[in-house]
Amino acid sequence: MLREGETDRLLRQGVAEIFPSSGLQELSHRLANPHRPLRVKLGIDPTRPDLHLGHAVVLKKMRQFQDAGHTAVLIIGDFTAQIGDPTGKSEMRPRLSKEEVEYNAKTYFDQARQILDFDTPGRLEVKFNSEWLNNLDLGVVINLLASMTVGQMLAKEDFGERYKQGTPIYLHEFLYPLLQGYDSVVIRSDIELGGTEQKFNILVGRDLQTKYGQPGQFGLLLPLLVGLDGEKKMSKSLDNYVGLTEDPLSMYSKLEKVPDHLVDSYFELLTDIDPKTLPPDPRQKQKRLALEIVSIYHGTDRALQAQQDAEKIVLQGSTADLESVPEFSLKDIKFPVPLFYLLKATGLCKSNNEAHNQINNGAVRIDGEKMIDPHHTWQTPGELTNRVLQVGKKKFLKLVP
RNA sequence: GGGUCGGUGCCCGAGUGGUUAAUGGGGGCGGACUGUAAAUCCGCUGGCUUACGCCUACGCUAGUUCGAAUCUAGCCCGGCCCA
Repeated sequence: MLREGETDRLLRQGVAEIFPSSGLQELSHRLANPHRPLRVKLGIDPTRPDLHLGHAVVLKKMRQFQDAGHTAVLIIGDFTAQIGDPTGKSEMRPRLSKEEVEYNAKTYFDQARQILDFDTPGRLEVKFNSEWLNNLDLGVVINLLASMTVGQMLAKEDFGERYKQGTPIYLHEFLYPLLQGYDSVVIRSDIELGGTEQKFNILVGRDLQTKYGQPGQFGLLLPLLVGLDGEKKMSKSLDNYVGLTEDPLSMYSKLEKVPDHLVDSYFELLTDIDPKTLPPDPRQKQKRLALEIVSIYHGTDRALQAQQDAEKIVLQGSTADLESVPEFSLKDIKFPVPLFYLLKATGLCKSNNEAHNQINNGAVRIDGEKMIDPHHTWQTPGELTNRVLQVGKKKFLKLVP
């Protein structure tokens, strides 16, 4: 049983929009006095195996609903992933194979476990939408298509833009919002969560439910987390993200430099810190943010360690005595090994050419000492063991046997 | 189905026979600087276990040429207009 303040927090904290606004009183009442737990839907597009902080925003909200005694219904869009959500895309998305989807879904769970409650009975339901979409009767498909007009579809910003610019829109892409909406019908969703870009799709679900004689779901939209570049939404393809499984040091180093204008929103969306307790100094704030978030995923001890190490690197330019540097085993490296090849083999550089360039640019260091010869060669692993290889200011590896 | 325009490196976009890994911009990466950053300046930005060498690249395939991203033919894909 929830108190008034708690439902308020559930529906407002870090929320961009909730609709329809007319039903809010009733929703609030149902949340606080459930004669049955509400079914809170979150669709997951298993197109990418790695989750990042952007996903955490929605998952965190979902967790709040779970903690309030409601049921999280996770829909793995294994069928819809094969169409590809056109939302936010200026072109068609690649279609995924079954194997890729399954693999992605599995890794998704492993990561979502850090945030969602997987253990309390009744708090989580997982569904794959291929279960009902795979053999959908053509009659149903036609009914779905008949529920919307081309004009309505083109009113959706993404489609409209593409149409205007003359980039191709394929007919099957129109099906995506309808199928996502149909998921809401099948699972009898009460509330659907999503980023603000999901508004259209969630509204379609609401409409469809009404057409199928169900009460229409509420939509609860969460702000898109802006990525580290400070402009675009956090996403893996833009490489402006912090992964949920990243090691503490790289997590910390990324977060301690989120652009000043984003720091407050990161606090609001990703932590439970009261903004009033934050230090006024912008640099201190960044550090606090980094520390907090790393603590959530790695625990306070490792977060503090990462902070210390990051200070050493930034202030002293030193990589000596670091604790939290990721390790790389030399056992698969063939000796003798020249520097440029070592960089590629460790993955610090993507190619030999990149390695050459980085060395020539003065970006490569070993134990803090600048290396200027790409062909500098080591004869045995022993010469490199326990030394720290560094490219630029962000990428480090400790070489171990 | 017909007409027409077009498909160049991460993106945009020059280049219409010959120093061609392909001008320029964006983005990215790195260096200097700084509150880490941002702004600014500078450098890099196809690949190769070893690089004044080799390989792969301008939708695909086959040709013409000493030589093609650039010419020809066929094919594939897209935009727009007409049906």
